[in-house]
Amino acid sequence: MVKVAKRAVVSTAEATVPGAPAAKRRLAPEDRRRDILAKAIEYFAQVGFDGGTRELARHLGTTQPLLYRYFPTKEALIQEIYKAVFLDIWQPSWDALLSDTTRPLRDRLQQFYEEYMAAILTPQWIRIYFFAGLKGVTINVQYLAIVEERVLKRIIREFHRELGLAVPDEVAPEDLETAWTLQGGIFYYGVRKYVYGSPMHTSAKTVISQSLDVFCAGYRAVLEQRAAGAPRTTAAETPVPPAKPTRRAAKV
Amino acid sequence: MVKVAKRAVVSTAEATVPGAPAAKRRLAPEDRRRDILAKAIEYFAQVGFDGGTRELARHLGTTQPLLYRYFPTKEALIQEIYKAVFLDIWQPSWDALLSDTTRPLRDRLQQFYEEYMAAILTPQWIRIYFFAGLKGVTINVQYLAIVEERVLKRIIREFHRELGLAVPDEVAPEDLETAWTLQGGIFYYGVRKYVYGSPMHTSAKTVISQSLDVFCAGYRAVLEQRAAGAPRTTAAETPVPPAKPTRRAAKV
DNA sequence: TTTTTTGATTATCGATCGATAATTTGCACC
DNA sequence: GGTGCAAATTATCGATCGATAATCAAAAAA
Repeated sequence: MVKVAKRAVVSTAEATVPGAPAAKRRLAPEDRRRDILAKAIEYFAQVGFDGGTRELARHLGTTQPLLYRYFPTKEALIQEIYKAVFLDIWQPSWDALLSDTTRPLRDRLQQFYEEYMAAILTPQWIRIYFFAGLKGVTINVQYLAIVEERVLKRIIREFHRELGLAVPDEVAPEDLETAWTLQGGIFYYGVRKYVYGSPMHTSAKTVISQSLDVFCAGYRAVLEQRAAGAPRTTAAETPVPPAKPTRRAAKV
Repeated sequence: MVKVAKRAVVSTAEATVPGAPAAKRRLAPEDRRRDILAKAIEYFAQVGFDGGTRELARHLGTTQPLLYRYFPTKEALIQEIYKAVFLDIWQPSWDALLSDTTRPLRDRLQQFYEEYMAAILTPQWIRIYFFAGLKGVTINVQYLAIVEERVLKRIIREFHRELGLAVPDEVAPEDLETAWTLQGGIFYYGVRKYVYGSPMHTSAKTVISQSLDVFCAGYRAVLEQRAAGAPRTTAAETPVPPAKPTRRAAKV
């Protein structure tokens, strides 16, 4: 084992510059902790939570036992990653945006999904999201519940409002799942890109636009048909007769 | 360490019954190999490919070195899992089903997605699919390419045919991505169920039906509008002016 | 400058990993 | 019943894991 430059000369000139933490040997506790957390997110997003603490320290440019001065265990560090990734995402302005009845719903959805996906569709977020989900962490299910409450149910209600239908107090299960297909369809774009590394055919913005075009026109047709035909098919398992040619199917 | 029942009496009566491999101490090589592969899929689907070979052997009811008599390395076993999971899924009948122009497209899609999702929407398949994807395996991208070629491009072409539009030789990138949102929307149902373990609101069949209702009506509207308005917006990044209120948006 | 504090290092522990060698044991065949 | 082959076992290797203790050294306090 050859030791290279045991004591490197550190330029003390810019040592006090807060903008460039560059290669400082000794950091303030809060800075070091923040640096570890940031690099840990990056590293574990790449290799998963089974990645080693030694290689993480190598990415940090420090040694492995230093991690345990700032986090009692590896699991504690991972828990902090969960909090940083999942809880610091939601922008309060999105609540107002989605409920802003002065703007057409189509515009609100376009802006919301562009901003939301700009925050979500990163390799760090998506991969951490799946690594955590596959590990069976409860915070993941909690996040889905938040999405349902703040996004999907709101979208369903706003659709009813804009079409002049009665706004339901409790969103019907099948409507909630339908909203999930919108969310999932857009989200799956990021999955293909950052989980599978598949080459994409258009930009995320285009996918959002196309997806909303299809969904807005399609869901409106479904709601209008429901209002015209069966007045209320609450919680029906099969609101449309499955398989076997129907009259509707002939129209596509 | 206490050894319990070092030599258990094996009922040799039904030893030759092929239907019940139950608790046999000594198996034929092909049977043992098949058993290892099946249990390995089940085990690694639960805990990921970082799961230990000793615990896998414990699930098999055997010892760990036995695995290396049938698979040279752990990685070789994983490669066989990939092949078993990804390559043995596609049913040849699906090719004919999707192209059967004697049936309405809506019916074809309903039947296809019901059968396809019955094969895909299992905890084993979906979780292996994501564990492999996050590991960066090439076979995963290959699978996506197969889905594009055999499912998505075919769906786009069949939509054009059924609407009386010119069937494109090369499917436009934005149409391909739109088809991905249908696929992803349905698939994400399984992701929520088997990756996140989230409680679902309706059955998969209902989600497929609702999703197809929305997509068929919505995509038809998009295609008809495209045919009426701009005659050909090939590969346009933004076929619809994004953001800012438009006349279309006012209708939802 | 000297002393104190504490951030960061080296060295190392026990446990567990994938993998191999040596040994035991079940089963077919004569 | 005895014999040979191979399935399955026990024992163990070197490497790596998360985590701890002891030591060093840089910056603050005196």
